[in-house]
Amino acid sequence: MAKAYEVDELETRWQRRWLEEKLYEVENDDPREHFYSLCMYPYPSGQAHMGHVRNYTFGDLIVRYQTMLGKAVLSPFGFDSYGLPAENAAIKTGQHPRIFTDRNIEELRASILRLGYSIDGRREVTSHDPRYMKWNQRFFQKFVEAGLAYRREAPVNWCPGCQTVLANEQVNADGTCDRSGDPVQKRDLAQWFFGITKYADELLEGLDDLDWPERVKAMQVNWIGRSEGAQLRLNVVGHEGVSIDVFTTRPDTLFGMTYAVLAPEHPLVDVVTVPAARVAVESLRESARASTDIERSSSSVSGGLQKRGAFTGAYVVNPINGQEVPLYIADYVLMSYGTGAIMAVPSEDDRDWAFAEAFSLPILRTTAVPDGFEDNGGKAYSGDGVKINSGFLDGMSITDAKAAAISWLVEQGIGTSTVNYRLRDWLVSRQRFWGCPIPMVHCPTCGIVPVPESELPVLAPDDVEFLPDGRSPLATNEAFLKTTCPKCGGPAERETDTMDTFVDSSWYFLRFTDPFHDDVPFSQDAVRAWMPVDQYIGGIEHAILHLLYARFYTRALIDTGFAPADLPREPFTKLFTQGMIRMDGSKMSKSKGNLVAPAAYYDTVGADGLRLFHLFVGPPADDIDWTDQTESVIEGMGRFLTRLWRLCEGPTPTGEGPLDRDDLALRRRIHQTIDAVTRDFDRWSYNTAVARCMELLNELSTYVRTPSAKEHLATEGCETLLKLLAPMAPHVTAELWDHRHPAALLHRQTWPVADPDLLQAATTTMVVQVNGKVVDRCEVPLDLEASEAESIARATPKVAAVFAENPPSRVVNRAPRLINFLT
RNA sequence: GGGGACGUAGCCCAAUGGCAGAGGCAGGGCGCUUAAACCGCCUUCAGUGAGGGUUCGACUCCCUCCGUCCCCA
Repeated sequence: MAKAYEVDELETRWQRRWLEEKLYEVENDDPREHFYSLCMYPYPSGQAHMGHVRNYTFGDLIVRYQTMLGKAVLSPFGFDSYGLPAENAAIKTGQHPRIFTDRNIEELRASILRLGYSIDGRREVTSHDPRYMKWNQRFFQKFVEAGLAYRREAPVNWCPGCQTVLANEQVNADGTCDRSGDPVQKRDLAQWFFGITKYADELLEGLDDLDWPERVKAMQVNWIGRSEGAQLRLNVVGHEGVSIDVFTTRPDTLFGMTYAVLAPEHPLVDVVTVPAARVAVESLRESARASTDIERSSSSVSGGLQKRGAFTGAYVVNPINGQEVPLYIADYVLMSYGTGAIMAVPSEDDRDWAFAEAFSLPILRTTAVPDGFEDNGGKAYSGDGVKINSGFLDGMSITDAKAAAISWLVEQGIGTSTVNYRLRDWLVSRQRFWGCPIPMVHCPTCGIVPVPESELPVLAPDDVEFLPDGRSPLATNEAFLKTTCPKCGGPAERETDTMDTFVDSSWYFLRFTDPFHDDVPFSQDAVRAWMPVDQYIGGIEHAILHLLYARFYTRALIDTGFAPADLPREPFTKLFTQGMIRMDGSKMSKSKGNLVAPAAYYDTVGADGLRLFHLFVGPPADDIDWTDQTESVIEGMGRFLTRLWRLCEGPTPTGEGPLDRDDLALRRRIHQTIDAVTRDFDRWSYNTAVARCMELLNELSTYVRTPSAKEHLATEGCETLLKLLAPMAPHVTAELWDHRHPAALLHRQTWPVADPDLLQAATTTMVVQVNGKVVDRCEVPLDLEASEAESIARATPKVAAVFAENPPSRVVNRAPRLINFLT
């Protein structure tokens, strides 16, 4: 069949119209109930890809649906426009990254609008906009003042390919760079950190009240990694006054400590190592330095554990029994976790056990193992059990023994009850050009001094050269580098590091509420009017970092006075993470080169067809596979839209008179569909919502062909269907509505409400079972009494036959749905 | 190694303790057509990964195993 309409023309025409009508521009003082819907702002990568389509399809549906429910909906959009791809492109082409970035923004904005995404374009925020950077920099300075940002020397992940420091999360599990794939090295550099760990407990507790996917919460809990235990001091034999602090989650196992271990980087290594051990210790330090944390903490023992530890020649005293035990260094102990030193209890820890075996160290169980544990090859045992070999702890449970051990340590003054976190402070320094400059000055006299507020934002110079060695041009640009100290006026140098791009995305949602002012980052009224975000939508890949950082930033901005003190401290009330699009088993992405361009569909099924596909293909949270069959499914969406067009534009039935039985059935169907689609929308079940609309379309199509079909009922059906589909396939429904009501935009209509009286038929089908097997069905009234239901069921021939002689032993009566007779 | 999610027709998926099938894709038949495409109508196709438990009743809740994917090591 020929196309019913010119898809591309129709869609672009409506997109212009919505812009002209300012349909989705919203004022902060709008009297309607407020709703803040937000899709994670994207990195501007040029043309939109299917991942964008999927994300914005859900986002746009919510914006239009909530608007039709009568709310003032804030739907802003922007670009996370700092980042490595632009800088890499600059190195390749010699062009300034801004040119590349601005072009990509234009492309992406245009292709997002082509999807029909409804946004308030006046509120656009881009990370590299000086108006935005200014506040990024001001916040940084305020964080320094408040002790939330600080600079220290730290061993950092260094990617030789990118010539920059990486955050832990940018290092893959195999120790390679997330971006370039190069093996990551360790280096000591002075770096800026944000004190996110100060909020560790609050960030953990805040998760409880959030309407977020459980798995995302679980990931954050995991990431924060709170563990309770004890910190205690181990005195080094022969070194008066020298002691080693260790953290343990198992103070109850202290009697089982048969050796202790320092991380190779531990500052006390040099102090305690005896001359004879020095060579072995140094060589281990070298090899530990060359490996990643992941390799080091991995339980796999490639290369042999003997090569991964060395005896220092020193001994420490086990405080609980006075025993002297050897002190080792080993690469499996990390300086970055706990205190960088452990009490080793091989009987209750797998890695300690393996190490003890490798070095022939004694092993003493302090927890009784279950029967047969050792016969089945069991080694270290970390399960529950009764304490043994543990002096005053003997006979206690692990929980009691932990408490008792801690009390003892506290009494003796050698230990404390402590909480340890896996979460580290956030390393924000990046040795990159294309990021927000850190607004500080290094003065030989005054130290580190903030750039005066009146001089913000500090902008990177434009006349820079990008060299293929990957180094940031900021560090070598004399004009940028040389400055005067704001405090003493003497010669000084600018900080040349830029901020991690996660900083940019940590507060953009606040700026969206009020990007109109330059004297404040956002007005207090504006954030009060819109925050927190009612619905946040994005990819699962941001489950940990972005969301954790944004939660931290919201708190930090409240606590530094930028945001009102009474603002809710959690920025995102509801979170939805949509599934990935996979092709041939791997994620569809630019780097994999398996992108499918949405533009290919604009002449055939259109943005509407593509959007319906994404809604219909399966539950929004699930990953989807782009396969050979996908094209057919998308074509099916086009067929659906064509049928909708034919229904609405086709001949109108002319039947008159009172509604007959079939009419009433259809009417009920219409209202059932309203009810079902509404409930589906509210539970993110868009695939079933589309199916419901297909069903209604099928029934209406049949109905209008029957000779007695009533005009007004057909109209009610069609117009209801158009409203229900308006958030899902906005263009074609807008056009069809416009043909019927030229003066009124479909998307300004109110969402239909189901008439409760019409939802249910007067009768229902009652299932009659014998021993759980269906034997009969009968049509019964909805308000059927239980006793009556049983008599009806007993009267059915099959039941009557079965129970002619022996009555049932039990009757399960769920009138009017079901009766189950048990023999 | 630890944590989590998922497993239903050839395929994508519905069924929120009560008749396993709503919808779509693919396949088949018929109609329309000079013919095909398009379109319309009809239709084939599973007993829910395996095993056990709870229940009058389990795709649904619990346990074990298998498989796939994700997060953390």
